[in-house]
Amino acid sequence: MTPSLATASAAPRQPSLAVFNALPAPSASRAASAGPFAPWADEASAYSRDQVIFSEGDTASSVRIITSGMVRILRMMADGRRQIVGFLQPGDMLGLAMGGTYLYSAEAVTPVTLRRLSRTQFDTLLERDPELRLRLLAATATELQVAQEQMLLLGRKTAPERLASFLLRQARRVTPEPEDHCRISLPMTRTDIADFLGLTMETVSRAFTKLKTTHLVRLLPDQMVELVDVEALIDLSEGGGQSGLIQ
Amino acid sequence: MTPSLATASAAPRQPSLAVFNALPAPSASRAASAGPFAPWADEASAYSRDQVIFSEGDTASSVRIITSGMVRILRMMADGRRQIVGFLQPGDMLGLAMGGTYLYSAEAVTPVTLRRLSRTQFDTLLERDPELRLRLLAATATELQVAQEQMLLLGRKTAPERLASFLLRQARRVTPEPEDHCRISLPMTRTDIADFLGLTMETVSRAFTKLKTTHLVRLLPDQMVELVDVEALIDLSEGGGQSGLIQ
DNA sequence: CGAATTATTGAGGTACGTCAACAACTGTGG
DNA sequence: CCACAGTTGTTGACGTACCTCAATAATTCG
Repeated sequence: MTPSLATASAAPRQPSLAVFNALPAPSASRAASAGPFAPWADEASAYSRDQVIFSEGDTASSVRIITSGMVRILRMMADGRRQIVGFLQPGDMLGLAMGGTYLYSAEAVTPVTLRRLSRTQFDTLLERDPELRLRLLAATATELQVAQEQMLLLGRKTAPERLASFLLRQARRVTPEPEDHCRISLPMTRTDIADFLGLTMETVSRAFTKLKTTHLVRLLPDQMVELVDVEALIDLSEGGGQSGLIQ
Repeated sequence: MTPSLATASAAPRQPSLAVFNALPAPSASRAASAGPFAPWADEASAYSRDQVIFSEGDTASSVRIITSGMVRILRMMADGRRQIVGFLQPGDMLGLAMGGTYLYSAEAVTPVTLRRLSRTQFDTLLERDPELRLRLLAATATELQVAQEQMLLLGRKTAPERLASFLLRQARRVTPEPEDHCRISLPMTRTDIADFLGLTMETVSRAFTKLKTTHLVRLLPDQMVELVDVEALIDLSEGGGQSGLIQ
């Protein structure tokens, strides 16, 4: 295999926005700070639900990897309008690739633990390990694809199409090709989903109702959702919603 | 200076979406295929207005650098809905960082010339030059920031806010801090702008009228636009549109 | 200069937003 | 285990920003 970026993009779909799986997660490595591949801090930082991890404008002093829980990264406008640009999960990296200050905020959606790496350590690592640069480049390039997909969603899709796309996206983070009746967990609130999809909470709720009444999904207890008909969801997410059934 | 990505993001703003300025452009280098830094093909490919450079689904066989003209890259839905994810200009790279096939199409907005580099040559280059990996990583990371900015625009901004953001973005590709009465050229059509901003042509036109009547811009012949009041445009683009003037 | 394309403007429709009431959770203490 | 308060989610009624369709005006280009 060549180092081609093709490798990266052909890899697992939708690794997650603004995130990088390229550095080895500490969970896998044995001796925490011994080998060259275990640079992460031993101690995990813990955050509770809705706690701010960092804010837009803070000086970016370290890179973080999520070891448990879910994080949202978001941009805000002065008047409070909020756009969530990604939901991050265990294994995802956070806080990389920005200037001296963060350009977005990160908050815990659920209780979160993460490990840190100082920016200087990270830079040293990058300097020493050209292979790492390649893996990060591949991961970032894949992120960019995901971001473009999200632009299509935000610019051109209807509310039900956005929700279907979102559910599939979440499902594919677990299984690349989700099956009928597969179940996914949505630990974020309707408001979070709305701010990710460029909608309001109410519209998200109505879109859920629509998917329920057309038997594409079922809402289960404990923030679980069952994708009843994956193919229909895919059709819907790609705009095949009403075609053939007009009149 | 360390190789930190901080360097990259602090650099010139808005280099352009899905694009990379990290490889040396052939225009600068002397001996076209002699030195290690002139890997681009000698002969330029030329495309006329609206000509397709490659399409979603084509096998990605080469990387390209634009030497003149403007390119749009876009994603389409089955029913024809179109989202432009970026406008590319001379110096921008194109066709990098995707799987075996392109995930978006590229078309000439104006007559375009570009030079190519086969994927295998590019891979070789990447393999040999770890420094290049770093520059590409930095460029891609910056692209990701721009993409997140665009998500905020598409998810949360009003039509006039989107247009103001777009005009500023284009201006900043020439001058990081544009001055009052600066002029920018908009070679793309209203439809292109609409498909970039997630609007319709008519709404873009009405937003232009609004900016004209409030004396934020002036439309000049030859697709030129004068940014009359940059600060007001910035305010508007950030959502400061109506505040303080209510009632 | 004239045909074709592109942009503007108007009138009316609609998907989504807003505001508000209510219902269903979630978690805690009795 | 249940009561209950606080939160989160759903549903309804209504408003509005943007879309659609259509006519006209301004460009562009042969």
